[in-house]
Amino acid sequence: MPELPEVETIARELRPDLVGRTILDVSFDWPNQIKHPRPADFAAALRGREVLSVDRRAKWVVAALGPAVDGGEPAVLAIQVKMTGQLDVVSPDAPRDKHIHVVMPLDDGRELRLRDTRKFGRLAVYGPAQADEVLGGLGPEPLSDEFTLADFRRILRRRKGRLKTLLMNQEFLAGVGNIYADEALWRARLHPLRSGAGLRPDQERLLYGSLRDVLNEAINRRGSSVDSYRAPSGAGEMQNFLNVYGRTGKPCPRCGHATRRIVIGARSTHFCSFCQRLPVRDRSEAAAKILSSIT
DNA sequence: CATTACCTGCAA
DNA sequence: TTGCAGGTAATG
Repeated sequence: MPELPEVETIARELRPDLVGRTILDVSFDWPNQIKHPRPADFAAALRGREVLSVDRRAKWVVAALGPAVDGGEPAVLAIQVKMTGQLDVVSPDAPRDKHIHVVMPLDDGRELRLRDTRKFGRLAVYGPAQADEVLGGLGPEPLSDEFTLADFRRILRRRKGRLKTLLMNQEFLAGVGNIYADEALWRARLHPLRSGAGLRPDQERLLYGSLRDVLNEAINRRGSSVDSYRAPSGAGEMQNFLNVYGRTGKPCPRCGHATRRIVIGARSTHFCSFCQRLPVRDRSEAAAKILSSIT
């Protein structure tokens, strides 16, 4: 699932159900999903800790936890839902299916569940210093007040490489994935194969604004339920307002020309064949790429 | 840089 | 049966 708006929605909706609760225990049936500490030590790292806050960093749900019952330092529970993970707080009596892989009973009689068809989701419990280390390597949060146009220009000009690849690079910018990279580029009328370093100042400003606008709009609509993504409260609405993603062959809402799909960095990429034209000097480089991908 | 691995399900 | 899926990590 989940890019920034989807994970933000999950964190917001889990917050009232988790903050103030104590995690009594944890069970899991797919040890590969436990990233840290070792699966055998995972339950002990979590047991008896109170949830102090629930937030999002990049595409992680991050819960600050109080000290364990026997004292010691606080901890951080970090959950990455990746493609198909769904988090929910429910009664133990709620129906279960074979895709529920992690269950954490809480002190109010309910339980936090991770349902994850493809088992790509990951959970980790870190000490405070270790959490800073892991999450600190990620790029800036595009929606934070501290992330200014000047900051965006600075990081953009430092990088070579295609805009699409750059926007999805989590060390460049945190939280943007395949859907919102395509949508932001469409709004900014920029071809995904263009180099980030070659933009005019007005194009840089437009892309900065487009990114923040599309991410904010998607949060307001509680994310895009294109496939299996569900917030705790159910499907989002943003899938109904996407302009290019998943619309291959359909007319561009802005100009009516066909939406195209190409592959960049092994990810499908959607753009308008007319409003997102490449500047002439970039075309020969991109031509082979476009011709080699069907449609 | 590109490819493969991690997993399952679904639609063409 | 093949190809594809919102994400990363680990390989050539």
